Amino acid sequence: MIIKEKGQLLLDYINRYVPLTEEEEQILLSKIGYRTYLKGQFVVQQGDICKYECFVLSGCTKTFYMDGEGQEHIVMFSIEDWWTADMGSFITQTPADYNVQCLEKTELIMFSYDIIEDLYAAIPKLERFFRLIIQNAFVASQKRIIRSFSLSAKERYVYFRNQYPKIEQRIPQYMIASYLGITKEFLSKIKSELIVEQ
Amino acid sequence: MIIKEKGQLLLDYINRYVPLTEEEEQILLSKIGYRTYLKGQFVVQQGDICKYECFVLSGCTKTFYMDGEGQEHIVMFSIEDWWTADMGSFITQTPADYNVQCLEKTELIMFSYDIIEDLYAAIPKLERFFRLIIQNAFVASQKRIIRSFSLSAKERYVYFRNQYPKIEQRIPQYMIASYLGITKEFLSKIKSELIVEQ
DNA sequence: ATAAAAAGTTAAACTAGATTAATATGATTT
DNA sequence: AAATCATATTAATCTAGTTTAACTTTTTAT
Repeated sequence: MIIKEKGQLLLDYINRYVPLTEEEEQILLSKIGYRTYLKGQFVVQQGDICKYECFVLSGCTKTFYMDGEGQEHIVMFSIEDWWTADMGSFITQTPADYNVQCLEKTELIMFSYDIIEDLYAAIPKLERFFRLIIQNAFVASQKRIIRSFSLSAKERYVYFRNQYPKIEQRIPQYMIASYLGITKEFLSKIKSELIVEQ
Repeated sequence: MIIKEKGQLLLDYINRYVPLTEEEEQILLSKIGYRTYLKGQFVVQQGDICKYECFVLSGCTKTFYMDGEGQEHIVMFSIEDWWTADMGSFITQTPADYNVQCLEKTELIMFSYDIIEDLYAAIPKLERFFRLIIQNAFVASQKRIIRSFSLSAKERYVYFRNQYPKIEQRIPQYMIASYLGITKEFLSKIKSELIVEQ
Protein backbone atom coordinates (compact mmCIF):
# COMPACT_ATOMS: atom_id res chain seq x y z
CA MET A 1 0.00 0.00 0.00
CA ILE A 2 1.34 3.35 -1.06
CA ILE A 3 0.98 6.58 0.88
CA LYS A 4 -1.84 8.72 -0.45
CA GLU A 5 0.34 11.74 -1.21
CA LYS A 6 2.59 9.83 -3.62
CA GLY A 7 -0.33 8.05 -5.23
CA GLN A 8 -2.03 11.35 -5.95
CA LEU A 9 0.35 12.09 -8.84
CA LEU A 10 -0.74 8.88 -10.53
CA LEU A 11 -4.43 9.41 -9.76
CA ASP A 12 -4.29 12.89 -11.30
CA TYR A 13 -2.68 11.39 -14.37
CA ILE A 14 -5.29 8.63 -14.70
CA ASN A 15 -8.18 11.02 -14.09
CA ARG A 16 -7.11 12.96 -17.17
CA TYR A 17 -8.16 9.90 -19.22
CA VAL A 18 -10.86 8.12 -17.18
CA PRO A 19 -12.53 9.59 -14.09
CA LEU A 20 -12.26 7.24 -11.11
CA THR A 21 -14.63 7.13 -8.13
CA GLU A 22 -13.29 7.45 -4.56
CA GLU A 23 -13.77 3.72 -4.14
CA GLU A 24 -11.91 2.88 -7.32
CA GLU A 25 -9.04 5.12 -6.27
CA GLN A 26 -8.81 3.22 -2.99
CA ILE A 27 -8.76 -0.13 -4.77
CA LEU A 28 -6.08 1.10 -7.15
CA LEU A 29 -3.86 2.43 -4.37
CA SER A 30 -4.18 -0.86 -2.52
CA LYS A 31 -2.93 -2.86 -5.49
CA ILE A 32 0.11 -0.91 -6.66
CA GLY A 33 3.67 -0.93 -5.40
CA TYR A 34 6.09 1.92 -4.75
CA ARG A 35 9.84 1.81 -4.91
CA THR A 36 12.85 4.08 -5.02
CA TYR A 37 15.96 3.28 -7.05
CA LEU A 38 19.36 4.93 -6.82
CA LYS A 39 21.33 6.32 -9.75
CA GLY A 40 22.78 3.46 -11.77
CA GLN A 41 20.39 0.77 -10.52
CA PHE A 42 18.49 -1.42 -12.96
CA VAL A 43 14.70 -1.68 -12.96
CA VAL A 44 14.79 -4.33 -15.71
CA GLN A 45 17.74 -6.28 -17.08
CA GLN A 46 17.95 -7.79 -20.56
CA GLY A 47 17.17 -11.51 -20.19
CA ASP A 48 15.02 -11.14 -17.09
CA ILE A 49 11.26 -11.41 -17.28
CA CYS A 50 9.76 -7.98 -16.79
CA LYS A 51 7.32 -8.21 -13.87
CA TYR A 52 6.22 -4.58 -13.63
CA GLU A 53 4.89 -1.72 -15.68
CA CYS A 54 6.22 1.39 -13.98
CA PHE A 55 4.97 4.97 -13.72
CA VAL A 56 7.70 7.51 -13.00
CA LEU A 57 6.94 9.82 -10.05
CA SER A 58 10.35 11.50 -10.08
CA GLY A 59 13.79 10.94 -11.56
CA CYS A 60 14.78 9.60 -14.96
CA THR A 61 15.43 6.24 -16.62
CA LYS A 62 16.92 5.10 -19.91
CA THR A 63 15.65 2.04 -21.78
CA PHE A 64 18.35 0.49 -23.93
CA TYR A 65 19.30 -2.55 -25.91
CA MET A 66 22.80 -4.04 -25.89
CA ASP A 67 23.67 -5.50 -29.28
CA GLY A 68 25.98 -8.42 -30.13
CA GLU A 69 29.03 -6.11 -30.25
CA GLY A 70 28.29 -4.72 -26.78
CA GLN A 71 27.00 -1.47 -28.20
CA GLU A 72 24.26 0.30 -26.26
CA HIS A 73 21.23 1.56 -28.22
CA ILE A 74 18.90 3.81 -26.23
CA VAL A 75 15.24 3.41 -27.18
CA MET A 76 13.74 5.95 -24.82
CA PHE A 77 14.14 8.11 -21.77
CA SER A 78 11.38 8.33 -19.15
CA ILE A 79 10.89 11.20 -16.73
CA GLU A 80 8.06 12.26 -14.38
CA ASP A 81 4.57 11.39 -15.64
CA TRP A 82 5.90 8.84 -18.15
CA TRP A 83 5.96 5.07 -18.20
CA THR A 84 8.88 2.71 -18.26
CA ALA A 85 9.30 -1.07 -18.65
CA ASP A 86 9.96 -3.60 -21.39
CA MET A 87 6.36 -3.87 -22.51
CA GLY A 88 7.09 -6.77 -24.87
CA SER A 89 8.53 -8.81 -22.03
CA PHE A 90 5.76 -7.74 -19.64
CA ILE A 91 2.82 -8.70 -21.85
CA THR A 92 4.28 -12.00 -23.03
CA GLN A 93 6.24 -12.83 -19.82
CA THR A 94 9.28 -13.77 -21.89
CA PRO A 95 12.89 -12.58 -21.37
CA ALA A 96 13.38 -8.85 -21.82
CA ASP A 97 15.19 -7.44 -24.86
CA TYR A 98 15.88 -4.21 -23.03
CA ASN A 99 17.50 -2.82 -19.90
CA VAL A 100 15.91 -0.06 -17.86
CA GLN A 101 18.47 1.82 -15.79
CA CYS A 102 18.07 4.87 -13.56
CA LEU A 103 20.06 7.96 -14.50
CA GLU A 104 19.11 9.68 -11.23
CA LYS A 105 17.47 8.69 -7.97
CA THR A 106 14.08 7.60 -9.26
CA GLU A 107 10.68 6.95 -7.62
CA LEU A 108 8.39 4.50 -9.37
CA ILE A 109 4.86 3.22 -8.99
CA MET A 110 4.79 -0.39 -10.05
CA PHE A 111 1.93 -2.39 -11.59
CA SER A 112 2.71 -6.05 -11.08
CA TYR A 113 1.90 -8.60 -13.76
CA ASP A 114 0.37 -10.84 -11.10
CA ILE A 115 -2.18 -8.30 -9.98
CA ILE A 116 -2.88 -6.28 -13.10
CA GLU A 117 -5.59 -8.69 -14.29
CA ASP A 118 -7.33 -8.42 -10.90
CA LEU A 119 -7.11 -4.69 -11.28
CA TYR A 120 -8.74 -4.82 -14.73
CA ALA A 121 -11.47 -7.03 -13.27
CA ALA A 122 -12.05 -4.69 -10.32
CA ILE A 123 -11.89 -1.47 -12.37
CA PRO A 124 -12.82 -2.20 -16.00
CA LYS A 125 -12.23 1.47 -16.84
CA LEU A 126 -8.52 0.74 -16.58
CA GLU A 127 -8.72 -1.34 -19.75
CA ARG A 128 -9.75 1.87 -21.45
CA PHE A 129 -7.09 3.89 -19.66
CA PHE A 130 -4.27 1.61 -20.73
CA ARG A 131 -5.67 1.37 -24.26
CA LEU A 132 -5.53 5.16 -24.54
CA ILE A 133 -2.01 5.34 -23.10
CA ILE A 134 -0.70 2.64 -25.40
CA GLN A 135 -2.42 4.14 -28.43
CA ASN A 136 -0.51 7.35 -27.81
CA ALA A 137 2.74 5.47 -27.31
CA PHE A 138 2.21 3.52 -30.53
CA VAL A 139 1.52 6.66 -32.54
CA ALA A 140 4.66 8.30 -31.15
CA SER A 141 6.67 5.20 -31.99
CA GLN A 142 5.43 5.17 -35.61
CA LYS A 143 6.35 8.81 -35.97
CA ARG A 144 9.81 8.08 -34.66
CA ILE A 145 10.30 5.42 -37.35
CA ILE A 146 9.39 7.98 -40.01
CA ARG A 147 11.85 10.48 -38.57
CA SER A 148 14.62 7.90 -38.50
CA PHE A 149 14.18 7.40 -42.26
CA SER A 150 13.23 10.80 -43.57
CA LEU A 151 15.34 13.17 -41.46
CA SER A 152 19.11 13.64 -41.36
CA ALA A 153 20.96 13.26 -38.06
CA LYS A 154 21.10 17.03 -37.65
CA GLU A 155 17.36 17.37 -38.24
CA ARG A 156 16.63 14.60 -35.76
CA TYR A 157 18.78 16.30 -33.13
CA VAL A 158 17.05 19.65 -33.62
CA TYR A 159 13.68 17.89 -33.36
CA PHE A 160 14.71 16.15 -30.15
CA ARG A 161 16.01 19.36 -28.62
CA ASN A 162 12.76 21.18 -29.36
CA GLN A 163 10.53 18.29 -28.32
CA TYR A 164 12.25 17.38 -25.06
CA PRO A 165 14.18 20.42 -23.81
CA LYS A 166 13.87 19.20 -20.21
CA ILE A 167 15.39 15.84 -21.00
CA GLU A 168 18.33 17.26 -22.94
CA GLN A 169 19.51 19.28 -19.95
CA ARG A 170 19.72 16.40 -17.52
CA ILE A 171 21.30 13.72 -19.69
CA PRO A 172 24.90 13.39 -20.93
CA GLN A 173 25.38 14.10 -24.60
CA TYR A 174 26.71 10.67 -25.49
CA MET A 175 23.39 9.17 -24.42
CA ILE A 176 21.48 11.57 -26.62
CA ALA A 177 23.71 10.49 -29.51
CA SER A 178 22.79 6.87 -28.78
CA TYR A 179 19.09 7.77 -28.71
CA LEU A 180 19.45 9.53 -32.07
CA GLY A 181 21.28 6.54 -33.53
CA ILE A 182 24.57 8.35 -34.16
CA THR A 183 28.03 8.43 -32.55
CA LYS A 184 28.91 10.91 -29.85
CA GLU A 185 31.64 12.33 -32.10
CA PHE A 186 29.18 13.06 -34.86
CA LEU A 187 26.71 14.70 -32.46
CA SER A 188 29.55 16.90 -31.25
CA LYS A 189 30.22 17.93 -34.86
CA ILE A 190 26.52 18.64 -35.46
CA LYS A 191 26.38 20.86 -32.37
CA SER A 192 29.38 22.89 -33.45
CA GLU A 193 27.88 23.32 -36.92
CA LEU A 194 24.61 24.53 -35.39
CA ILE A 195 26.50 27.11 -33.32
CA VAL A 196 28.27 28.47 -36.42
CA GLU A 197 24.99 28.56 -38.38
CA GLN A 198 23.26 30.63 -35.73
CA MET B 1 -24.75 -4.37 -41.91
CA ILE B 2 -22.24 -6.84 -43.19
CA ILE B 3 -23.03 -10.33 -44.45
CA LYS B 4 -22.35 -12.98 -41.83
CA GLU B 5 -19.87 -14.95 -43.92
CA LYS B 6 -17.50 -11.99 -44.34
CA GLY B 7 -17.86 -10.95 -40.73
CA GLN B 8 -16.86 -14.41 -39.57
CA LEU B 9 -13.18 -13.78 -40.39
CA LEU B 10 -13.19 -10.81 -38.03
CA LEU B 11 -15.15 -12.64 -35.32
CA ASP B 12 -12.67 -15.52 -35.39
CA TYR B 13 -9.86 -13.03 -35.03
CA ILE B 14 -11.49 -11.22 -32.09
CA ASN B 15 -12.41 -14.48 -30.35
CA ARG B 16 -8.72 -15.34 -30.21
CA TYR B 17 -8.35 -12.43 -27.75
CA VAL B 18 -11.75 -12.05 -26.04
CA PRO B 19 -14.63 -14.54 -26.36
CA LEU B 20 -17.83 -12.85 -27.54
CA THR B 21 -21.38 -14.09 -26.89
CA GLU B 22 -23.81 -14.64 -29.79
CA GLU B 23 -25.55 -11.43 -28.86
CA GLU B 24 -22.33 -9.42 -28.77
CA GLU B 25 -21.36 -10.80 -32.17
CA GLN B 26 -24.69 -9.58 -33.56
CA ILE B 27 -24.20 -6.11 -32.11
CA LEU B 28 -20.70 -5.95 -33.51
CA LEU B 29 -21.77 -7.01 -37.00
CA SER B 30 -24.54 -4.43 -36.96
CA LYS B 31 -22.11 -1.60 -36.23
CA ILE B 32 -19.28 -2.21 -38.67
CA GLY B 33 -18.93 -1.34 -42.33
CA TYR B 34 -17.62 -3.33 -45.28
CA ARG B 35 -15.99 -2.00 -48.41
CA THR B 36 -13.99 -3.15 -51.39
CA TYR B 37 -11.27 -1.03 -52.94
CA LEU B 38 -9.57 -1.53 -56.30
CA LYS B 39 -5.82 -1.63 -56.85
CA GLY B 40 -4.40 1.88 -56.60
CA GLN B 41 -7.28 3.38 -54.63
CA PHE B 42 -6.65 5.29 -51.42
CA VAL B 43 -8.24 4.33 -48.11
CA VAL B 44 -6.69 7.36 -46.38
CA GLN B 45 -4.91 10.35 -47.89
CA GLN B 46 -2.33 12.50 -46.13
CA GLY B 47 -4.13 15.64 -44.92
CA ASP B 48 -7.56 14.01 -44.61
CA ILE B 49 -8.98 13.11 -41.23
CA CYS B 50 -8.93 9.35 -40.83
CA LYS B 51 -12.50 8.25 -40.08
CA TYR B 52 -11.97 4.47 -39.96
CA GLU B 53 -9.85 1.80 -38.38
CA CYS B 54 -9.80 -1.02 -40.94
CA PHE B 55 -9.39 -4.77 -40.67
CA VAL B 56 -8.12 -6.40 -43.88
CA LEU B 57 -10.23 -9.37 -45.04
CA SER B 58 -8.30 -9.85 -48.28
CA GLY B 59 -5.82 -7.95 -50.44
CA CYS B 60 -2.94 -5.72 -49.42
CA THR B 61 -2.31 -2.08 -48.54
CA LYS B 62 0.75 0.10 -48.05
CA THR B 63 0.90 2.89 -45.48
CA PHE B 64 3.33 5.59 -46.49
CA TYR B 65 4.47 9.09 -45.78
CA MET B 66 5.37 11.57 -48.52
CA ASP B 67 8.18 13.89 -47.41
CA GLY B 68 8.91 17.48 -48.44
CA GLU B 69 10.97 16.31 -51.45
CA GLY B 70 8.12 14.11 -52.72
CA GLN B 71 9.86 10.95 -51.53
CA GLU B 72 7.66 8.07 -50.44
CA HIS B 73 8.53 6.34 -47.13
CA ILE B 74 6.58 3.13 -46.52
CA VAL B 75 5.81 2.53 -42.84
CA MET B 76 3.98 -0.77 -43.17
CA PHE B 77 2.20 -3.24 -45.37
CA SER B 78 -1.10 -4.80 -44.27
CA ILE B 79 -2.47 -8.11 -45.55
CA GLU B 80 -5.27 -10.44 -44.43
CA ASP B 81 -5.87 -10.47 -40.67
CA TRP B 82 -3.97 -7.21 -40.15
CA TRP B 83 -5.12 -3.69 -39.44
CA THR B 84 -4.64 -0.56 -41.45
CA ALA B 85 -5.33 3.16 -40.91
CA ASP B 86 -3.51 6.25 -39.68
CA MET B 87 -4.06 5.59 -36.02
CA GLY B 88 -2.66 8.95 -34.97
CA SER B 89 -5.17 10.76 -37.14
CA PHE B 90 -7.99 8.42 -36.08
CA ILE B 91 -7.56 8.80 -32.34
CA THR B 92 -7.02 12.56 -32.39
CA GLN B 93 -9.24 13.33 -35.43
CA THR B 94 -6.56 15.57 -36.88
CA PRO B 95 -5.19 15.52 -40.47
CA ALA B 96 -3.42 12.30 -41.41
CA ASP B 97 0.36 12.14 -41.79
CA TYR B 98 0.09 9.00 -43.88
CA ASN B 99 -1.50 7.62 -47.02
CA VAL B 100 -3.03 4.16 -47.14
CA GLN B 101 -3.19 2.82 -50.69
CA CYS B 102 -4.32 -0.58 -51.98
CA LEU B 103 -1.72 -2.63 -53.84
CA GLU B 104 -4.36 -5.17 -54.90
CA LYS B 105 -8.14 -5.40 -54.87
CA THR B 106 -8.75 -5.19 -51.11
CA GLU B 107 -11.71 -6.00 -48.85
CA LEU B 108 -11.90 -4.10 -45.58
CA ILE B 109 -14.05 -4.10 -42.48
CA MET B 110 -14.32 -0.55 -41.22
CA PHE B 111 -14.77 0.68 -37.64
CA SER B 112 -16.05 4.23 -37.85
CA TYR B 113 -14.87 6.88 -35.38
CA ASP B 114 -18.50 7.94 -34.89
CA ILE B 115 -19.69 4.54 -33.72
CA ILE B 116 -16.62 3.06 -32.02
CA GLU B 117 -17.45 4.68 -28.67
CA ASP B 118 -20.98 3.22 -28.82
CA LEU B 119 -19.39 -0.12 -29.54
CA TYR B 120 -17.10 0.17 -26.49
CA ALA B 121 -20.15 1.07 -24.41
CA ALA B 122 -22.19 -1.86 -25.74
CA ILE B 123 -19.35 -4.39 -25.55
CA PRO B 124 -16.81 -3.30 -22.90
CA LYS B 125 -14.70 -6.36 -23.74
CA LEU B 126 -13.66 -4.56 -26.90
CA GLU B 127 -11.68 -2.09 -24.81
CA ARG B 128 -9.61 -5.07 -23.76
CA PHE B 129 -9.45 -6.44 -27.28
CA PHE B 130 -8.13 -3.21 -28.77
CA ARG B 131 -5.73 -2.75 -25.87
CA LEU B 132 -4.22 -6.16 -26.58
CA ILE B 133 -3.99 -5.50 -30.34
CA ILE B 134 -2.35 -2.13 -29.86
CA GLN B 135 0.04 -3.49 -27.23
CA ASN B 136 1.30 -5.98 -29.80
CA ALA B 137 1.56 -3.31 -32.46
CA PHE B 138 3.50 -1.05 -30.10
CA VAL B 139 5.95 -3.78 -29.16
CA ALA B 140 6.53 -4.58 -32.84
CA SER B 141 7.08 -0.91 -33.57
CA GLN B 142 9.68 -0.56 -30.78
CA LYS B 143 11.53 -3.58 -32.13
CA ARG B 144 11.55 -2.07 -35.58
CA ILE B 145 13.21 1.08 -34.22
CA ILE B 146 15.94 -1.06 -32.69
CA ARG B 147 16.48 -2.88 -35.97
CA SER B 148 16.71 0.38 -37.87
CA PHE B 149 19.60 1.42 -35.62
CA SER B 150 21.43 -1.78 -34.86
CA LEU B 151 21.22 -3.73 -38.14
CA SER B 152 22.79 -3.00 -41.51
CA ALA B 153 20.56 -2.71 -44.58
CA LYS B 154 21.46 -6.24 -45.61
CA GLU B 155 20.57 -7.62 -42.18
CA ARG B 156 17.28 -5.75 -42.18
CA TYR B 157 16.42 -7.17 -45.59
CA VAL B 158 17.19 -10.74 -44.53
CA TYR B 159 15.09 -10.22 -41.42
CA PHE B 160 12.18 -8.89 -43.46
CA ARG B 161 12.40 -11.76 -45.92
CA ASN B 162 12.29 -14.34 -43.14
CA GLN B 163 9.60 -12.57 -41.14
CA TYR B 164 7.20 -11.79 -43.98
CA PRO B 165 7.84 -14.26 -46.82
CA LYS B 166 4.23 -13.91 -48.03
CA ILE B 167 4.48 -10.16 -48.31
CA GLU B 168 7.77 -10.18 -50.19
CA GLN B 169 6.31 -12.25 -52.99
CA ARG B 170 3.39 -9.99 -53.78
CA ILE B 171 5.05 -6.59 -53.55
CA PRO B 172 7.42 -4.86 -55.99
CA GLN B 173 11.00 -4.69 -54.84
CA TYR B 174 11.23 -0.91 -54.90
CA MET B 175 8.51 -0.76 -52.26
CA ILE B 176 10.41 -3.18 -50.06
CA ALA B 177 13.43 -0.91 -50.41
CA SER B 178 11.31 2.02 -49.27
CA TYR B 179 10.04 0.01 -46.27
CA LEU B 180 13.63 -0.86 -45.36
CA GLY B 181 14.69 2.78 -45.67
CA ILE B 182 17.13 2.26 -48.55
CA THR B 183 17.17 2.98 -52.29
CA LYS B 184 15.97 0.40 -54.82
CA GLU B 185 19.44 0.38 -56.39
CA PHE B 186 21.06 -0.56 -53.11
CA LEU B 187 18.52 -3.30 -52.43
CA SER B 188 19.28 -4.69 -55.88
CA LYS B 189 22.98 -4.75 -54.96
CA ILE B 190 22.25 -6.46 -51.63
CA LYS B 191 20.22 -9.15 -53.38
CA SER B 192 23.00 -9.90 -55.87
CA GLU B 193 25.53 -10.12 -53.01
CA LEU B 194 23.26 -12.56 -51.15
CA ILE B 195 23.05 -14.75 -54.27
CA VAL B 196 26.85 -14.86 -54.60
CA GLU B 197 27.26 -15.61 -50.87
CA GLN B 198 24.93 -18.62 -51.03
C1' DA C 1 2.58 -9.66 -81.78
C1' DT C 2 4.25 -5.15 -80.88
C1' DA C 3 4.74 -1.08 -78.44
C1' DA C 4 4.89 1.28 -74.25
C1' DA C 5 5.27 1.50 -69.47
C1' DA C 6 6.85 -0.29 -65.16
C1' DA C 7 10.25 -2.66 -62.59
C1' DG C 8 14.91 -4.20 -61.87
C1' DT C 9 20.18 -4.17 -62.68
C1' DT C 10 24.87 -2.40 -62.97
C1' DA C 11 28.53 0.70 -62.30
C1' DA C 12 30.97 5.22 -61.36
C1' DA C 13 31.19 9.19 -58.58
C1' DC C 14 29.76 11.09 -54.30
C1' DT C 15 28.38 12.03 -49.18
C1' DA C 16 26.58 11.38 -44.49
C1' DG C 17 28.09 9.44 -40.84
C1' DA C 18 31.52 5.85 -38.55
C1' DT C 19 36.01 4.85 -36.79
C1' DT C 20 40.22 5.85 -34.71
C1' DA C 21 43.06 8.44 -32.06
C1' DA C 22 44.76 12.35 -29.74
C1' DT C 23 43.50 16.20 -26.83
C1' DA C 24 40.65 19.06 -23.74
C1' DT C 25 37.38 19.96 -20.18
C1' DG C 26 34.90 19.07 -16.13
C1' DA C 27 33.52 16.51 -12.03
C1' DT C 28 34.79 13.64 -8.02
C1' DT C 29 37.75 11.73 -4.75
C1' DT C 30 41.58 11.86 -1.73
C1' DA D 1 45.66 20.89 -4.84
C1' DA D 2 46.57 16.87 -7.25
C1' DA D 3 45.00 12.86 -9.26
C1' DT D 4 41.59 10.22 -11.42
C1' DC D 5 37.62 9.25 -14.14
C1' DA D 6 33.86 10.53 -17.04
C1' DT D 7 32.50 13.47 -20.71
C1' DA D 8 33.21 16.25 -24.78
C1' DT D 9 35.91 18.05 -28.87
C1' DT D 10 38.59 17.96 -33.14
C1' DA D 11 40.57 16.08 -37.20
C1' DA D 12 42.07 12.43 -40.53
C1' DT D 13 40.72 8.39 -42.73
C1' DC D 14 37.30 5.11 -44.05
C1' DT D 15 32.71 2.88 -45.50
C1' DA D 16 27.75 1.97 -46.06
C1' DG D 17 24.57 3.65 -48.63
C1' DT D 18 23.05 7.59 -52.20
C1' DT D 19 22.89 9.67 -56.66
C1' DT D 20 22.95 9.68 -61.41
C1' DA D 21 22.62 7.57 -65.56
C1' DA D 22 22.55 4.03 -68.97
C1' DC D 23 20.77 -0.45 -69.83
C1' DT D 24 17.84 -4.87 -69.36
C1' DT D 25 13.89 -7.44 -68.17
C1' DT D 26 9.09 -7.99 -67.19
C1' DT D 27 4.36 -6.62 -67.39
C1' DT D 28 0.45 -4.43 -69.47
C1' DA D 29 -2.15 -2.50 -73.08
C1' DT D 30 -3.39 -2.16 -77.91
